[in-house]
Amino acid sequence: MQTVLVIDDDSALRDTIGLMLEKEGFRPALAADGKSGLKQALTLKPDLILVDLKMPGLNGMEVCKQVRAAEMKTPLIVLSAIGDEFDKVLLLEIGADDYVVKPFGTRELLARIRALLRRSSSEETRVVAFGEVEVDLTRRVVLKKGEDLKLTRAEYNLLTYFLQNPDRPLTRDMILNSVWGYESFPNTRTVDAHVVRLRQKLEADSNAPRHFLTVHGVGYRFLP
Amino acid sequence: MQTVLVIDDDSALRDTIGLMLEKEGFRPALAADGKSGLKQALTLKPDLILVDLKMPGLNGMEVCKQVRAAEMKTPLIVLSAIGDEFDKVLLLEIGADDYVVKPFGTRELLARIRALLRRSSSEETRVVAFGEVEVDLTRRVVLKKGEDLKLTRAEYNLLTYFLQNPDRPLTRDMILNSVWGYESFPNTRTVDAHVVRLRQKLEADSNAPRHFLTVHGVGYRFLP
DNA sequence: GAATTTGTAAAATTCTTGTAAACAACCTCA
DNA sequence: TGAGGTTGTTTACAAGAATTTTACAAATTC
Repeated sequence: MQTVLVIDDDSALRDTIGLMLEKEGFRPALAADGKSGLKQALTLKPDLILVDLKMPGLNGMEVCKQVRAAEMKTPLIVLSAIGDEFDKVLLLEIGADDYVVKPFGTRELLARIRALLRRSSSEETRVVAFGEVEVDLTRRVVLKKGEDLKLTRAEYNLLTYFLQNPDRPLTRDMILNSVWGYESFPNTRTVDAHVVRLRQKLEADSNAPRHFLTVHGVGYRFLP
Repeated sequence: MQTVLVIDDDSALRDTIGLMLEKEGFRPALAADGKSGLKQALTLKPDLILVDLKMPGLNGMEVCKQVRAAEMKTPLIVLSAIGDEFDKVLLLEIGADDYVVKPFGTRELLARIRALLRRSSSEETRVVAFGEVEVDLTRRVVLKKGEDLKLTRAEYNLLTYFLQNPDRPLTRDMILNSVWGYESFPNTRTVDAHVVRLRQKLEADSNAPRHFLTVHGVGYRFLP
């Protein structure tokens, strides 16, 4: 079942949408303001986000920006009132995928939601799996045996780098350059520390790794 | 981190794409016209090039042609406006890898970029074989009768040196200089020790080597 | 057959890696 | 702001692996 997060300060509208979603087979999650909405977006990792443009505190634009800043690619629809001043282009530029102008029919909204979900899931199935681990690159979620696993930013970045370069030896320097970038110059041993943690979190038996292998004298090799 | 060069005279679009790339973990490089773009393409050696078809001066087609004339295999995507007259076939013939028609969503562009990078990074598998041994230079894997063989760093380096210099006598000093480098000065007998191990691991009968031959008084010769 | 060179196992040494723990930087929430 | 938590980085050291050296037997050359 797909989760849709609704962030809107108008409680009546929020509930209406929530009910509609439920009836249509989605799992709705509701948030009354931008701040708590953002938090839920990051922790809950919904499949789609609906966010009102105009809200006290964190508005829709801000929420959208911050979601994208967290490298989440969750499809996001902005709800805007008819009188709202807003720049469609800017909206899309900061990472919103679509917008709907109030008042809208539930039918229309639903169609948009479905279309967006379809689009963003078919564009690229961005889920890769190895061993007992699944990685959803779009939602930035990592599951082990179906259970949500918390990876830190560095761990996740390292993981995706491994995923992009399977089955070939990667030197610590390659890894540092690609994952950490040229700006920071951490010790090459830093890589080891993170590999250890990836093993502890992702390998069935971290003492006998089957996916994150060391190539003695060279670096590491990821085997899906 | 991968560098993407964006060549477009429309500064707004250029910047939008640049920002998007940055957010998605690429290092963007921007050029406002074909001439400077071409220059950057040649000096910067980006991982991918996005070039607008219609530009004053050097247009996208010209840029593409010249990049290919320089024997660069950098993946290249052409951006074209919806009304632009252009011949898709010709475009691909002169070496473009893909094209996207404006207006396009950042998601779509991104998907194309990723797909293309993935496609072109799959490098030709460089495999050499001799006797019952196969060496995969990209994966750094050595197979004997199809079975994975574990070589240490020194052994592997020595092996690749032999592979690069088949059928000619190599003195121990040449080998030391090329494989060990000028920094370390091990005893020349070290070479012998490693040749022994290569024979043991790679020869069908290490007592009657057929590939790693000794040239008495000189050194060794590799015969594929 | 003497002198030299090579093969080879095993010892000695040096390097690399795994890992925990210390430390630093950075959020976040009151 | 500042206490407390989280994440990232460095360090230290043990364990293990690889490399180099050594010693002596075997082979080769003249």
